[in-house]
Amino acid sequence: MIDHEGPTPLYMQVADAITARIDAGDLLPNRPIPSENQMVQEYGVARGTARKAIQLLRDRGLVITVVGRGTYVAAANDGPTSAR
Amino acid sequence: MIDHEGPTPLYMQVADAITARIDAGDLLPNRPIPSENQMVQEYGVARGTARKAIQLLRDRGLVITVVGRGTYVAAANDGPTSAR
DNA sequence: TACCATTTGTCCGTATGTATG
DNA sequence: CCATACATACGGACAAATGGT
Repeated sequence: MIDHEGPTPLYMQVADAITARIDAGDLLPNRPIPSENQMVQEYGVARGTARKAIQLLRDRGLVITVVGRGTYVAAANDGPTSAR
Repeated sequence: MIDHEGPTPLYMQVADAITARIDAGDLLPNRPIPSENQMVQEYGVARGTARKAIQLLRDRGLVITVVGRGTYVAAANDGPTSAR
């Protein structure tokens, strides 16, 4: 899954992996994505790397974060450029 | 009613549910809202979560609490910005 | 008087998750 | 990595207030 030796930054690889799971319907809207600690376990990266990946997903508008609760897949039309 | 897996904090969902019942006229002014223990039963949350929801309703000026008696829907003009 | 049931108030601890240094 | 802080959520235990028997 994650290539620790390749040129692509780890946090991008993790973000892309989560994005793929969202696109595949493995992670559903309004449902939690793996926590920071779970990403550390599952992808073998540092917590800071997991946080960077989540930050990237936030910037893409794919997820939302609620302090004290977790990070969730954004609802259907929560994209930055909402269609109308 | 309450989405235990969603991103919205449970105490907010409970507060919104009670607010909806007040707006719908299901809970009338000067009449009690469900007790903390009833909320625990009806919504499947912890008592601390029910208390936080009630605290939120108090902050909104929608209800008033009497120790040993219960929490009641605020009378008509008991809003935070009372007219005149 | 004394009891009792109900309800709110307050404290304890545990767990999880994010935010920050 | 680690520690700290904050927010959410759960569970238990006991006190205080209220109203009725």
